[in-house]
Amino acid sequence: MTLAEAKAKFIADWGRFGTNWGINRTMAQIHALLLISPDPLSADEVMEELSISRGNANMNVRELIDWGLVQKVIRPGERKEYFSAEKDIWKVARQIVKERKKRELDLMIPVLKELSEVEGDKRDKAVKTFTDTINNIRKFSDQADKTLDTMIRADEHWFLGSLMKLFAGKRD
Amino acid sequence: MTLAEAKAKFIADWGRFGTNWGINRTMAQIHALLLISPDPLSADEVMEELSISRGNANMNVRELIDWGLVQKVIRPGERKEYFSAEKDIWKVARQIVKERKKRELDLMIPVLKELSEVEGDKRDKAVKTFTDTINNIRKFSDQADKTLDTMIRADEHWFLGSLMKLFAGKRD
DNA sequence: CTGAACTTTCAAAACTTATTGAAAGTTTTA
DNA sequence: TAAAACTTTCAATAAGTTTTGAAAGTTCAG
Repeated sequence: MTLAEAKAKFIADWGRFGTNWGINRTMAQIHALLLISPDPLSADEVMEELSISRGNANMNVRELIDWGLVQKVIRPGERKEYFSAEKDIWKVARQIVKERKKRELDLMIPVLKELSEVEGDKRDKAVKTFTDTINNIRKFSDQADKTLDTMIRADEHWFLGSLMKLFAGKRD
Repeated sequence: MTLAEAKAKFIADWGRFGTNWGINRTMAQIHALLLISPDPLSADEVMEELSISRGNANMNVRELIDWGLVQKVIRPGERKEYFSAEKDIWKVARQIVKERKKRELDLMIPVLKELSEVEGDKRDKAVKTFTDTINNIRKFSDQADKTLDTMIRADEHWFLGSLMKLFAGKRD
């Protein structure tokens, strides 16, 4: 496979993969393109490489910046803005976990608390099943909250090293 | 909040939450409904509670069964099929991880291997950046693959207990 | 200032995905 | 075996999401 073919395949696959995770195809493709670019790219270069419109490029680059995955690069003496992606995948993964936690889990936890305070007689089977389920989800969420916070703070070597050592003795 | 209000809110929120994760709203709502039902529900009850069509109910219940989150329950002496959801959230989470891994990571790993075999001169900056990025992703994916396999096999108590103990000394 | 170079916005159009409901299929009962 | 009870399918349609591109906005050199 030539570099050009490999690039095209990586961009297409990363884009398809992204859609499974609620990220839009173009956003994932721009991310892929920037991941494999040795140098920062301008909006025009992104448009050209992916055959997308200016508005689309702008919107999705902005969203990648919001997610903390891409940065603007200003080159001295140039008007144009350039964009470059964080290349260390461990940092990328941590950043994604951090943002999703903020946008999802952190919003869900107070909702679960509210739901757990439903009124009604615990001897009523419907009430009991409801509160048991919500409390089960709450316990899980609180645990996930703590675990993810720790992961977000961890550095790669420590995290993978410890986890692997931990798991090593537990295989069946 | 009354039970009826709480149920409605939980179903709506779980549904909204699901769409963030590439699960369709109806599927997540049916899952929510079954999670909080003390007894298995029939297709008609699901249709009625969520105001959805028969086809929609059937399709999404089937998908929940495919994901291993819901089971058919046959009651002696009754024609109708009933459906009930696994209520233990740790099992639900493990099942989801297992299925997503199968549908996503397991498909991605061979693609990354193929991409890492791109031809070209390593002294070419474009080639080097490409292969470095792909190899970085491969290393991460291989690690994730192993970690997830172990998690899938782990039982709740062991996993959370060990992980928490591990993390306990590492807070800042 | 002014105008060129560039970025951002947003309404309309294209595309994608989910839902309906009636018809077809299957199983059970009598 | 026939009809009732139930489940599944799928083409049409509705709903939701993404993309376009032209217009508006911003910045900066001269």
